[in-house]
This record gives sequence, structure tokens and C-alpha cells, in this order.
Amino acid sequence: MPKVTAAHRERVRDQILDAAIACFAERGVRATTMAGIIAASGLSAGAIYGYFGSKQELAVAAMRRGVAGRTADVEAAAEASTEGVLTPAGILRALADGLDRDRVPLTLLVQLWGEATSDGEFHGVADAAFAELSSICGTHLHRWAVSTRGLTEGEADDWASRMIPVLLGLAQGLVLQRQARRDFELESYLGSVDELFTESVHPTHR
Amino acid sequence: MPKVTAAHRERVRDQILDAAIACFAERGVRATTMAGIIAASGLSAGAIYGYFGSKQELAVAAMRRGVAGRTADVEAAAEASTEGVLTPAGILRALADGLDRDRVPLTLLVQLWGEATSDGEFHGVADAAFAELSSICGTHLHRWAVSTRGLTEGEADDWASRMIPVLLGLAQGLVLQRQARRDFELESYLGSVDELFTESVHPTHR
DNA sequence: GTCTATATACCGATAGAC
DNA sequence: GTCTATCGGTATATAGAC
Repeated sequence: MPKVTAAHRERVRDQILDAAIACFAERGVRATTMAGIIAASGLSAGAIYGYFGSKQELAVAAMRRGVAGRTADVEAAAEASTEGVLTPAGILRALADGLDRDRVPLTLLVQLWGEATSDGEFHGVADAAFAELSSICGTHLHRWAVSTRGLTEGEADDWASRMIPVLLGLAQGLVLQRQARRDFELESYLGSVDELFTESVHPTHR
Repeated sequence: MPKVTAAHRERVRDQILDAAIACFAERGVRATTMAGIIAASGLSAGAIYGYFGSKQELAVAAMRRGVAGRTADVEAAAEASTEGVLTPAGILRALADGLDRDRVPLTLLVQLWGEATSDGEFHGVADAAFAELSSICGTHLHRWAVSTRGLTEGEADDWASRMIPVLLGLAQGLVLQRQARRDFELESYLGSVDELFTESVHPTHR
């Protein structure tokens, strides 16, 4: 019966990962010890090393879970919206809501960026997530520019490709500030982004 | 002769800090060892501990140097500009140029944000820098809104306070992407920010 | 005041018992 | 398959020599 065994393994794996994520979020990857994860998981050292080969592997898995599903969040929000069109601010809201819903500690993302500066594996995780989001954001920026702002296909292509890094920069700023600033107000931030985009779409720009 | 001694101490301190920053930038704060800093500085363990009490103290000093002077960069750019007015994109350019000029490794800033998630001291450094930049950005956003976009003082106050977090978010995104993405293009990013702001200033917004 | 050598502590990973 | 006990490696900080 490899079926139940595999399912069981998956559950234990998740249990361990939950504990690890809690530790990473609370104390930071740096200060988190295997002993801490062992205590938080309720399991033992031997058990954990049966599922994850090292602390690094655990940290990477934690980060991967944090970034997983963001693209799906945007797509789901688009499906639920009128005519499948999301505003730029709507894209950010979909991402923020998705992170909330999945209980992703924002500290995890911020630490991912920090670790990615010196570790290729972390960099790979962050880079892949960025690339994937670039793509989905481009799609929706394009769609919005055409349907709401009246740009032609070609104009919208250009405009969307110009705006992708900026929109993702706004998303990164949102995460950093929401994590670090007590006085951060999500609605206000999204409102300002909306204000910025709503009146600034022009087919040509020099 | 405490004068020359003090000056000497300052020079040695800087020398050590330079070496430490190089290590932190290359290998990351996490993986940097005191032995590495000792080797890079050309001094010895005993000497270094005469100037810095711990690796943590060294890291904090490194981060502090990274964020120091950003406000001055914006002010200097404003002085040099026409009538002391900077566009929003101009503010970002002043910050990016200042970091370049001072040879601040962007990885240092990204790591600062990462470490700040779990260490109060790092958080304090990052938070103070953010607050200071909020203030100076608010001033210049206000000035630009009045002089270039024709808002009244009151309208400009409101608009600037709404836009501060967004502009700083764009700055954070700029740093993150410039550090992590090979294909990041500063001019393109700044151009997009300019495009976004240039046509989006309205006295009232619902 | 600066260097060498080291003590001390800690953490990650494993090996063997149940 | 899971736990206990521990081994080895490593990094920080210090203590004593020059």
C-alpha cells in the first residue's frame, strides 16, 4: 500500500514545514536552529532528517511554499472580476489577499530576498517567482489597457512591457512596508496605486 | 595628542569597515566570518575587537553607512535642478545615483531588510532611514505638485502624503530588482515612473 | 597597541537503540 | 520508522606574548 504511505509522508512533511516556517518567521532563518524546529514540530531529529536532508533544504522548501500560488491568485481574481479585467491596483490586491489567505508570513518573503543575495538556490526561487509574476502581470496590464483605456493591441503591448517592472516594484514595496511598518495602510497604498495608473495611460510616450 | 590618535582611530575604523562591507556584500552577512573580515582587512583579530565589539556591531555599522547620506543625495539633486524642483522619477534617480557614487553595494540594503525582520537593531536602522526618506520625499513631491502640476498648497499636502509610500515602494522595488535581475534597466524603470506620475496628478481623488 | 593561539560554546548531522 | 545521545566541525571572542 504505497498510496497511504505516500499520503502520510506528505502530511508529516507538511507538519514539519509548518513548524519550520513558524520558526523562520518568528526568529529568522539565521537564528532558527534545528533544535527549535524539532521542538516546534513535536517530532525528533531523526524523523526530520528522514524528510529533509538539511536546514538549507527546509528553508528552501519554506520559501518555495511562500511564493507558490501567487500566479493562481491573480488568475482567480481575474476570473471573479467583471469581464476578467483587473486594474493594476487589483493585481496588487489579489497578491496581497492571496498571501493573507495562505497565511504566508511576509517576513519569509523579505528574508528570501535577503538570502537570495548570497545563495544561488534562494536566488533561483525568487527569480522564478519574479519571472512568473512578470508574465501574468503583463497579460493583465495589457488586457486592462485595451479594454478600459482603449489602447490598440500594439500600444498595449508596449505599455504593459514598460509597466511590468514598475508594478512588480510596487508589489515588492508593498510587502516590505507591510512587513516592517506599523503604520502601513494597505487600502491607502492600493488607492494611491489606482490613482497613479488610472489617469496615466497614453498610447505614446517620449 | 588625542587629536591625531582620534583621527587615526577613525581611519583604522573605516579600513575595517570597508573590509567588512566587502565581505558582507560578497558572501552575505550570514556566511561572513570574523576570520574573513580579519583577512580582508589585513589586520588581526585582536586589533579588530579593539574597534568593534562583535560581528553584529560591525554589521550594524555597515548597514548604517549604507543608508547614511541618502537624504543628502536628494537635497543635493534638488539644489542642482531647475528652481529646486525634482520630479518623482528625479527623486528616485537621485537616490540611485547617490548609492552608486558612494559605492554602496545594493546587496547590503537588501540584506538589511532581511535581517530587520528578526533583529530589532537592524530594524531600527531601516526604520529610521525610511522615516527620514519619507519626510524628504514628501517635501519634494509637494513642491513638484505645486510648481509643475498647479495644485494648491492644501491639495499638494494631501496628494504628497498619499504618494509617499508609493514612491518609496518604487524605490524599494528599484533596489531589489537592480540587485537581483540581470536584465534590469534603470533608465527604463525611471522612464516608466515618470510616465506614471506625469499624467496622474489630480487635486481630488475618490 | 597589535598579533598568535586557544578556549569555549554551539549547531548541524548521524549512528545506533527501541 | 522514530527517538536519544553524541560526534565532529566551526566560529566567536579572549588571554597572554611581543
